[in-house]
Order: sequence, then structure tokens, then C-alpha cells
Amino acid sequence: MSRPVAKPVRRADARQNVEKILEAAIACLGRDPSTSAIQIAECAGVGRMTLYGHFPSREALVEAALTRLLDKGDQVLEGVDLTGDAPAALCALIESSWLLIAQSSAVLEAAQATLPPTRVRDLHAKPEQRVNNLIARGQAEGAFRDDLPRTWLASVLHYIIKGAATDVASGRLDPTVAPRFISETVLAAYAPAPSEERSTGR
Amino acid sequence: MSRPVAKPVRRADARQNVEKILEAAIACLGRDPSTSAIQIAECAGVGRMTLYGHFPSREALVEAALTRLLDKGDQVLEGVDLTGDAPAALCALIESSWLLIAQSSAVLEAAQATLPPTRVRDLHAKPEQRVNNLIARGQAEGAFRDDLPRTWLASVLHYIIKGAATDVASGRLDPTVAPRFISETVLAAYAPAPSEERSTGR
DNA sequence: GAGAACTCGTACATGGCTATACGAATTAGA
DNA sequence: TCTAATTCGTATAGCCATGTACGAGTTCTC
Repeated sequence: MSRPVAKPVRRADARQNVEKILEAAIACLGRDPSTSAIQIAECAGVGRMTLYGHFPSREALVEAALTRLLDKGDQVLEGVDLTGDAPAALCALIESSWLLIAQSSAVLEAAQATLPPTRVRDLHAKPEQRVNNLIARGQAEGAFRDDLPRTWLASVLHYIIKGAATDVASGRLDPTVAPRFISETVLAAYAPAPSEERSTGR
Repeated sequence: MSRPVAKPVRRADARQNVEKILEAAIACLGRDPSTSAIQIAECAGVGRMTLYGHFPSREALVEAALTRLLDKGDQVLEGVDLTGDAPAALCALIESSWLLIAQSSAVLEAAQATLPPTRVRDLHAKPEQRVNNLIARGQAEGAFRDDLPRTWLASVLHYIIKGAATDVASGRLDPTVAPRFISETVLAAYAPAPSEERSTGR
């Protein structure tokens, strides 16, 4: 009875199919959070039953896709140096992962429609923390404005990234200029109030 | 047969029901763009069949709701003085109609899922223009930054308003402080490059 | 090469939303 | 008051998505 789910070895093609399905799910849900399991399956190039063979329900699939996406994002952010000058670090963060963040937002939206809210919060708490810390540090150093709460500043970043991603997806915005627009806008929005010239760090 | 739709007089209660349905549609779709016609009907306090008696399809209902909402927004903006100092005008615009704009965005999202894209564009072209003109004027006067395209600046405004509205709806953001946050953030984002210290109003 | 794992089609039950048709009860308006 | 407009329940049909069951064919893995 000590092995309820233990399938230690899976056939190679099976694992490969799981991979294809997850990638397709991320792509599809990133485009439209309400994509059906059928569409994801055919987008992955597998039969619908294969999908249900690997994921017991659409809910499980969405959760798996979100988890993978957040892990991927976490890895990317791991490789970005966020310790230096706060504005520069924010810029680097945006440059390196705005698309990933945008995708995550969309998949997260899909998750919110099907998963219990607590589960969702748990899943994306960690990556969220990275951004939060950076903003907090910037505020403490006087590089970012202090007259608006950190949570709001973080939200603004997400709003803009998500909006830009939507417009890029629908062809209204050129993806090559998007990161620059985002960075310049967010940095300006985060800038300390100009009236009183605080000693802005260095 | 020369009068296919001509119903010159409608009974008072009928018109009143149409009113209730439209208001309910705006409220429901503003909260969740995928609200079903059934939910809208019971939210309006009328039977489902009454709804179909007044609107031939859900699509027609969505279009009617969007049209009414945009008209309402247009009226509100009509009463706002946008001719003075550009930042102040933008601030007044946000203060007076951020909630309306947010609702419009949500209903517009519902419309995009059911209406032909051209129709949607046509409908909200006019209110959009008001914001665009204000931004253009601000740029021309040097009150707003010029290094980012006007369309992008307008988009940013929408991103933030829509995001804030979502967070207010889900209880993550206090509705009483939201307009202030939005205004201060957008004004900072729109500010001209900081190197030259313009006298930014007060 | 043989057995097991895996794929995937078909079929089916379920549930939700849209939309139509019919008809009875209600109600406004003259 | 009387008539016609209006409401609104029920029934019906179609479409689509989810999820389960069965079974035959294919392909890995030993």
C-alpha cells in the first residue's frame, strides 16, 4: 500500500508527449485563458484521450502548466543580477522576462477561473516576492518613490506588462520596441517626486 | 410588410425593463465579461424570456450595453473641462471617469469575444479620441513626454485603469485611494525627461 | 520478438448556454 | 372595463466542453 501512484519509469514517448502538451498549454492559455482541453490537445499534436491519460482533468493541466511556467520564470530571474542599482536592475528584469511575466499572467488568469484561490496565491508567491524585494530596496535607497505603497508599484508593473503583451499578441504593438517602452514608462512612474530633491543614492 | 421593426410606442413597463436589463448587463459584464444571458436576466430581476423578448440575441445585448456605456462616458467627459493645463486636465479626467473607463474596458472585452472586430473599433473610436487629443496637446505643449508615441501613452493609461479596476473588484485595492494612485502614477509616467526641470504646475 | 505501455478513435453520460415555440397569467392604457 | 401588449414559465433543440469507458492498433523496452 506504500505505492499508490508510484510509477518510477515512464516510457520515453510518454514523457515527450507530456512535454508537448505542457508547452502547448502554455502557448494556448497564454493567448486565450479559456482555451479548451481539446484545442490544447490538437495544438500539441496529440489526441484528446492522450491528454486525459496524462492529466486527470483540465484543472490539473492548468495547474501543471502554471507551475512549469513559474519555475521557468524563476530560473530566468535567478540568472539576472538584481543587486546593483535599483532602476538598472528593474530594467534588466523587464528586459529579460517581460514576455514570461505576461504569459504567466495570462495562464494565471486561466488558473484563477478553475483553481481554488489559495492554491493560485501559493504558486506564484515566490516569483512575486522577487519583484517585491527589488521595489522595496529601491524605495529604501531612495531610487524609487516612497509616496505610493510598494504593492501598488508592483501592480503597476504587472498592469503595463500584461497590457503590452495583449497588444503585442493582437498586433497593435511592435514586440521589438515593447520592452523599451515598458522600461521607460515604469522607471518614470517609479521615479521619486521631483519637487524635493532627495539625495538619490549615488 | 413595410414595417418590419417599427414599434413606435412601447408600453411603459416594457421600456423600464429594457432599462433594467441594460443596467444589469453593464454591471454584470463589467464584473465578468463572460456572464451568461441567464445571469444578466436574473440580475435584472426579469425572466429570461423577457430578455430575449427585447434583445434577439446575447450579441445584441452586449452591443447595446456597450453603446449605452460609451454614450454615458461621452456625456461625463463632455462635462469635464479638458482645455486647461494638460496634467490637471488629465487628472480631472481620471478622477471623473476612471470607473466608467474600467467598466467600458470590461464590457468591451465581452464585446470583442462576440462582436465582429470592426464593429467594436467603430463603437469606441470616439471616446478614445478625447483621450488621444488631450495627450497630443500635452505633448505639443511640452507638459507630457515626447520620447514615447502618443498611442503608447494612451495605452498605458488604459492598462493602469483596467488593472486598478480589477484589483478593486477583487478587494485587493481600496476604491477610495485608487483614483489618487492612478493619477499620480500616470502623471509621473507622462512627465517629460527629468533632466530639464519644468515647473510641473504646483 | 513478446509483452507491456502507450496512443487514440468512438461512444456515451452530463451539464451549461443559446435560442425558439407555445401558452397562460398579468398588466398597462384607452 | 376591456383589449392588446407584455411577462414569464415550460418544453424543446442544438451546440460545445468535460470526463469516463472500452477497445483496437501502435510502439517502446526488455
